Amino acid sequence: MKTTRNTTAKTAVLEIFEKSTTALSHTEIYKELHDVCDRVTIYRILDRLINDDIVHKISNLDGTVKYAKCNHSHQKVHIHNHAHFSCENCNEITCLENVKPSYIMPHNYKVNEINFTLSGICPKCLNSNI
Amino acid sequence: MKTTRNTTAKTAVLEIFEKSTTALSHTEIYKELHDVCDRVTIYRILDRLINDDIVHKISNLDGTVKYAKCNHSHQKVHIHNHAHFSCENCNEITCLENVKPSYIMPHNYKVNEINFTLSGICPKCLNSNI
DNA sequence: ATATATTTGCAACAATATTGCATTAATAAA
DNA sequence: TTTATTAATGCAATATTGTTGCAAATATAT
Ligand SMILES: [Mn+2]
Ligand SMILES: [Mn+2]
Ligand SMILES: [Zn+2]
Ligand SMILES: [Zn+2]
Repeated sequence: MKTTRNTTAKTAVLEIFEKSTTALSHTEIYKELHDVCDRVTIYRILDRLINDDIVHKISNLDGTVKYAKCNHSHQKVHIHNHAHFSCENCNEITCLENVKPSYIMPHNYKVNEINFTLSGICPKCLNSNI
Repeated sequence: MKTTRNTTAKTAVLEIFEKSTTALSHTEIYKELHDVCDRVTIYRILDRLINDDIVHKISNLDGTVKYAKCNHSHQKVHIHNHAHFSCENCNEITCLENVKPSYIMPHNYKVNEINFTLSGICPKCLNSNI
């Protein structure tokens, strides 16, 4: 099997996720790491982290794609069934690990993954708007 | 106020949505309309239709963005609270107008819109795989 | 220290989306 | 119907995001 290695760039990416309370885009990550490694390297690191179930990908209504570190510990079956919140004001995306939608599907669909993103105004922006 | 006009291109785009049972990407729409108008025009028409609550945008985890005509009639408050299904096999995206997730949000979030996309295998692909 | 396979940088490419500006065309007013 | 107004369009240029091939660098096991 193909083993995954711990490199300087990968460690740096993980540290950035650790520090951040919100999901990050490739561009945002690269801004912090343009001295450490190439653009392409970050794409490849993110791919690996997703493959290893360490990071998950979130796509926003406006088409932007962000990444966040998984906070839930690794269960046997790793599913990202929690919601994300996307603030229309500050554009930050936050994992809502405790918000899990319930729903009833029609027959004959095989669901592998769900992507549940709510958008609106986040608490931070609501407060500063008083 | 800025009024919106009915043009040949806009009518053509709407007709394509009318015919289609699935959501369509900009590229798919342009393939049918490359004799009618420019690429850019289609982007602008889609923007207007979204603004007028006639079309809604669906962005997929793989980065693809699709559009679908709203089938629910215009209520006072127009919310796209239905789910979408994205087939991993044929890549078609279908509106599931009857699937509406229920969920409990933490306080202090103002939710304006939701994006609930499930991915997996659609009925058509499940059947042809027997 | 050496071997091996993963990871990286770089450059090139591809796909998707946006912008400015002159021209065209839809709609309202005369 | 003709004219005036302004939204909509075409086109070319530019921006943004993501992918690929390949040689060189580096992490890990032996
Ligand atoms: Mn997760
Ligand atoms: Mn709708
Ligand atoms: Zn905010
Ligand atoms: Zn399918």
